[in-house]
Amino acid sequence: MANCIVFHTQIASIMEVLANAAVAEICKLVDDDYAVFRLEITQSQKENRALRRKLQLQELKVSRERTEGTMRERVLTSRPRSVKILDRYRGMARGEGPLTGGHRSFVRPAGHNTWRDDQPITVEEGSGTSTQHVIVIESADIEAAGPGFKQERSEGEEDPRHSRDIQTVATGGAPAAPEDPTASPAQPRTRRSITEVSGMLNAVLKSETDTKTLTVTQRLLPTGSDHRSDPERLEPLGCPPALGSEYLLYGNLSPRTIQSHRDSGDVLETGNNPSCSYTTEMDPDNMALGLERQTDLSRGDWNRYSSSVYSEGCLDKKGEGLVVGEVTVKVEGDAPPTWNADSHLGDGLSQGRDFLDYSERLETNTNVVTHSPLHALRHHDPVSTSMGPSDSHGHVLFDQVLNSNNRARAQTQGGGTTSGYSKEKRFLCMFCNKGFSCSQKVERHQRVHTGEKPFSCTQCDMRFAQAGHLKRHQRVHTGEKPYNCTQCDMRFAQAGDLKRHQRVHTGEKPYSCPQCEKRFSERSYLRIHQQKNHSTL
DNA sequence: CTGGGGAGGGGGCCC
DNA sequence: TGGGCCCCCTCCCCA
Repeated sequence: MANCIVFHTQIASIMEVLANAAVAEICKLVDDDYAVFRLEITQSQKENRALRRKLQLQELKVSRERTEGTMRERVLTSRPRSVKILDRYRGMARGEGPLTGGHRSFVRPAGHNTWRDDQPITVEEGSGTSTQHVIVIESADIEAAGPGFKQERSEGEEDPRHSRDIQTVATGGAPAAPEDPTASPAQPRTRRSITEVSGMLNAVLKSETDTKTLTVTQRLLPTGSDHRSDPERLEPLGCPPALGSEYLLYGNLSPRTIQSHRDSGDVLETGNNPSCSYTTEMDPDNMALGLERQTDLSRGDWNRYSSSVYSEGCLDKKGEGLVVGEVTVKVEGDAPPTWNADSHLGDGLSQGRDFLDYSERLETNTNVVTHSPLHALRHHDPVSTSMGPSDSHGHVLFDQVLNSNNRARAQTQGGGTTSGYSKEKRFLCMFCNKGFSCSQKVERHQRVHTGEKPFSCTQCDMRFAQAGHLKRHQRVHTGEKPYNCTQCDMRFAQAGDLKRHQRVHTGEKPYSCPQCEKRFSERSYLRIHQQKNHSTL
């Protein structure tokens, strides 16, 4: 018995020794591999840094060469230094409109003659040439960008800060160097712009940021996955294309109250381009204002990028703004590159235009510029949306404009208020950051920004963003009026019409004027009444 | 001012 | 979860 115990003890000791030896061996192997791995990583990082420096040097060299060449041709006034971030607003490339498949180009926005050479930056891919608008952000002289400044220029006024010149921002404050847009393909152009931003701001952009930025800007170029750019793969009329993940999926976001404007249709609805087999309607002018077609970033690539941005960023719970440490470009005294001065597309502002204009103003005033329009929006809860005194000027301005038409409706519908977000809305519009409960909803919503109208009426030229709207519209042709009044013979094609009509019978006037207590059966009457008699709204 | 026509945006429900 | 559909609310326009 004693021998047995001794034997077991010895066995246990041997096992322990063996186990310890094994552990030590494993640790040694791990340490060795780890050291090797670290060494490889270090070497790779060194190589990356060297390549990055080399790239920057080459780009600066090219930039200087162009500067020398073009400086002679230009009279340089006190033009402010400009910073262009070409990939700030990626394309809303859903509706290619006149854009033929497979082509992507960078051009100055139509009508913006201040883009020095009046020549589009064209990147021809394939057999054709198409246009693609570039939205850029310019940094004005600090002295020109006073606090809370607001640029409202008259039509036709030529503000150099709004010129679409691509200018090199020399680190030493040298005059901006115009760049020949025609001489530079889109990708290096964009990349250089970012690099220049980095150069000017020095430490604002870390090297990692540059890398990330370069990666993103490269995605501006079309990819093979862009099925919408391929006419061969276009969906038939009336059938929406399979949509990619053109929205942001972000969990646990506080509700957004940012609404988009109505009436995009009038502006976005352009002349029908018979060459466009896809039924998207895009207004080229409008595209220039905010619906540029830097396609790929509007798709999964962009979403991935944005997701990464979000993952790296920090959402201020107070809604003060999204802090994206490594990707945020801080531009002091940035002039608002609004397009108001030289673009008038009618009475109504398009959604994209509104968004662009005021989001950029917002960025200007908050001195935060990032590469995503999402960052241009202040992330704030619905309560803070009501333009509280703590809001920054830009914040207020942006809210005033972006929500002006929709705030009331959003509140009544619960679309932009707390009550409307009882359900988790993880799917974010990548243009306005509004949250939706499912991807279909956000895809449908994003057509507001893109102008995409995939549903085409076979009997007229009308196009619609929603299938239900097309179906409803077709009653115009069929004469179907399924909603009939029970108190008279009136019939209506829309349920809302019947409901509105029934107030004739009921005498209901739910809308009362707060000034004179006069009551109206429709809200629009009240609004007109207030406009005429009380000078409100 | 009233009433109707038609469209845009979005929520909810069902499969 | 995606897709489709229906419905609601709202708006603009016009007679």
